[in-house]
Amino acid sequence: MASRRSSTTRGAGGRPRDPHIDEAVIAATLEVLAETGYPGLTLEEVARRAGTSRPAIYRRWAGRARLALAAIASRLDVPAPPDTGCTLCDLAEGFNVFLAAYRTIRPDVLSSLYAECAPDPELQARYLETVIEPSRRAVGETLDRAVARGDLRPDTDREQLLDVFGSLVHYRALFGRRHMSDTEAEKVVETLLHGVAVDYPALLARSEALEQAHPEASTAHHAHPSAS
Amino acid sequence: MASRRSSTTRGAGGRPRDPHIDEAVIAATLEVLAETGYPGLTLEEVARRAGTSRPAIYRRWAGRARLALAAIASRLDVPAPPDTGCTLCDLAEGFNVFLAAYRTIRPDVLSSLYAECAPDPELQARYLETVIEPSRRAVGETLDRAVARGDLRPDTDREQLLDVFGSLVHYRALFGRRHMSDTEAEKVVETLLHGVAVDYPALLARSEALEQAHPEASTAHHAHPSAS
Amino acid sequence: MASRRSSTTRGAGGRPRDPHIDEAVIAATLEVLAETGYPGLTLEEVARRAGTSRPAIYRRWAGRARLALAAIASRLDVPAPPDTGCTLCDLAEGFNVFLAAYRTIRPDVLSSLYAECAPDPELQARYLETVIEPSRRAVGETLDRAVARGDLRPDTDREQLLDVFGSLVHYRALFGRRHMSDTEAEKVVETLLHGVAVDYPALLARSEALEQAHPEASTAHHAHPSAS
Amino acid sequence: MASRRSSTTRGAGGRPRDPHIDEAVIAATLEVLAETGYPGLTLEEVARRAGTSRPAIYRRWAGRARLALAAIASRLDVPAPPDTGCTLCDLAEGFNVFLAAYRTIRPDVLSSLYAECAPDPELQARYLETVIEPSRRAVGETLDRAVARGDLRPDTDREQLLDVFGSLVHYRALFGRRHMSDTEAEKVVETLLHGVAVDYPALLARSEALEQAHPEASTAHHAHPSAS
DNA sequence: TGCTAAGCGAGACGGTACGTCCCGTCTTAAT
DNA sequence: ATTAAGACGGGACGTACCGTCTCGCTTAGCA
Repeated sequence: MASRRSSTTRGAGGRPRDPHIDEAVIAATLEVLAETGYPGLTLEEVARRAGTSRPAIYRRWAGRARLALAAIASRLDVPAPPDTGCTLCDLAEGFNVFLAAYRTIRPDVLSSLYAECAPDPELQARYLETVIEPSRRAVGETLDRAVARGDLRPDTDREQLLDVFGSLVHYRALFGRRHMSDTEAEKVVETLLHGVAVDYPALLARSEALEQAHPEASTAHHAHPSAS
Repeated sequence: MASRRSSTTRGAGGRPRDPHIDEAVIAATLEVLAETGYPGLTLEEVARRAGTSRPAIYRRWAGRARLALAAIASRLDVPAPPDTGCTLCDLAEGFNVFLAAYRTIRPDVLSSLYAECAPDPELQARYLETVIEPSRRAVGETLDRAVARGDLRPDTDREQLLDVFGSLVHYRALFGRRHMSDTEAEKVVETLLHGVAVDYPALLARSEALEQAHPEASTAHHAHPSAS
Repeated sequence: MASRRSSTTRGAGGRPRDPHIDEAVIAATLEVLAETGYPGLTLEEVARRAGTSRPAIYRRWAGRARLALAAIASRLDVPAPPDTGCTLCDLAEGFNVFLAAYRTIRPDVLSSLYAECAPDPELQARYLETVIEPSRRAVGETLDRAVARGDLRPDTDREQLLDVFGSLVHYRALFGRRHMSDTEAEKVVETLLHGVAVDYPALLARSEALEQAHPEASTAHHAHPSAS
Repeated sequence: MASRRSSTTRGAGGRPRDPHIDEAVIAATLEVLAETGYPGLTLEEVARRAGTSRPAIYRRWAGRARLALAAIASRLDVPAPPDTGCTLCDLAEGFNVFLAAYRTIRPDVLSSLYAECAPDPELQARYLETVIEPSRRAVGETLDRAVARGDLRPDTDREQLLDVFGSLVHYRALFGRRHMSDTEAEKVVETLLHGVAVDYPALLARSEALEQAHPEASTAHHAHPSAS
């Protein structure tokens, strides 16, 4: 993640930055994040460990969140899209792609960090681009290939599926309920590919019949009457 | 949410607590949360608005997170499980059940709050019980009914499906990518019920064939289910 | 010099101050003043040496100047008015009374401190009361006694004389031109008592004659014409 | 006040200095001094107002104090020695000579500035030469003329008297106790010329008698002059 | 009914970290 | 060669808030 100056101005006049400080600060940041998590990430402490001062950090990153993002970005590498020809395997592997970030960085750090990024649109975008988009792009390619190969239906909602991948991994990493194992990944993939309905067309027909009987019920925020 | 003393000590001798303070603090907390989000939730500010002092708050709730949880709990009401007999509609409605919390409380507040709760198991449990479990229970009932009705396959993984519900809603509310509309909810439900594969058995067969040919090439630690 | 709280409120509720901190801060202040002078008096450094924090100092004294004044006041003791019956000796000794402050505290410290106090009337008053007034009062008594004794003329301008004492000591201590020795003190006293005119009445008469000739010259800010 | 380079180096090769900056900086300095006093004299602010940069100032003056001295010197003009033939009037006017500096420049500025100059001998000398010496020289001439004229005793201590003038003006300007009016100046002059003793020889005699009776009782280190 | 002690309310404390101002210096580009 | 100007690294500032301690008062339960 680029520092403030080099991303806004081309290397104009003025004393150049000491690159050792950049490195030391990023390293100190990762260290503190690993030890004490995001709430313990104090610019004071980072400066102390990096052997520099708070203003030097502010000159590079406009606040705690951006510093953390920069540090994290420096450790996450762009994932390769799974591509074995086996759609089932590739999709299961897709979960691992999303999981990579949570294995590299403590999930609670990502969670806290995102919480701090959320209110600021620009920050939020930066977070997504750093932590989530690379995985989406990789697995997105995998999906495209599967569709092209004729394994998935052509009208498959790409983004929706990616959301399911991303959200599930995030959710489980976060709420720590169960960590996403390969076995579970495959079970989810099975569900997504196969569906859970015994007889989907019948369910669809029933739904449409109901809808015609009570057309007003199709509006948003509706509540279905308890009677059938 | 009960205050600390009334849940630990029986009302022994001494000056009784002023119940107006409890109310005023909860109200002030919700006010501040609504205005400035969780990072802006300062005990100082809450005390100021509630017309009381910080120690009075500490005496009731052991910290910011517990206070916020108490305040939030006082506003969330237990959702009723959707039950119209139409599985498709019920499940789509299930998303609204999960969404309710995010509509009542700012999503970024929930996110930040959880981030603060995560490190402490007891706090995390309290968060889950307050914010997530009620929805899971409600939609869980709906799922059970659908299985009992024969609409869903008997081996449907209940928790997995609830995770998809919960995580998707959380993810979208949080990352604000697209807000979860009823239409989208129905599309997701369709995917879950119907699956996205063109020919699932063929995919499964291919996967197994590949695995037997190159057992080492498959991802580590996974085992394909043998049943269709 | 009293700390802020104890001088404004009577010991109301709240946690009482740690008196060790008061002492440690005053001691550290004097230490720093002695080592590095007033410009080197950093609250940061004082806090460091006193083993406390900056806010703890601010809670006691509203800024660097007040802290320095308090520290200085704690070291200056009220001088006794010289009283030997020998007017000449007493007055010469009066210079030592004024000098005491400059011997206890580095003159440059006093000078810098006053420079910082000057713009704020309240601070200025506090400085005067702390550093200068005690000497004025003491030597004032000596003067009064000399007048009562009939040694000085009854219409002697008490404040004017004290100003000469105070200003000369201040001036010499400050500008370090010559340090005020006892010998010099006596020479000044001689001047003040005896005057430097060869024939004062004659000078006075001449002045009055001139004034009558050019009455407009007596106005303030006048410039005497070069012609006699 | 000459800038650094032109006084040390002869105009060697290289880019010539922009003389507008010199002027602009001096003007900005006086402006800031007038508005916010010496503590508010920030090189940052001066550079801002002068439309230049801090290094440009440092290149010309080695620090805040020298800059301020240069700016002040550019505004103070050399006073003419009072010379009307009327010793009383001339001496009273002498106070105005000393006062001129304090009327041109805010007294608190002079005080603060001197405080900053004091520790550095070279700087101190420069301050004295700029602010004080011109007045001393002027009034010194006046004194010499009065002695020559036979109005003052030949053994009058020239420097001592000048100190009284300078210190009193400084003291009153600074401590703002009473501003030095012409009337007061005349009263002081009267004191200096005439003395305040009722019978000086008697006082002197008494002092010497006491000293012979109790030589140890006299203050340490002083020696009474033997001459009258 | 009066006494005692438990517990409450509020204020203030000691301290951490914040974000900013300014200093004095270094570096590049221009003259 | 030296200037002008921008930016750097860093010291210190004054403040917000945290979590805790202390006080005086209120109240319930016991004598």
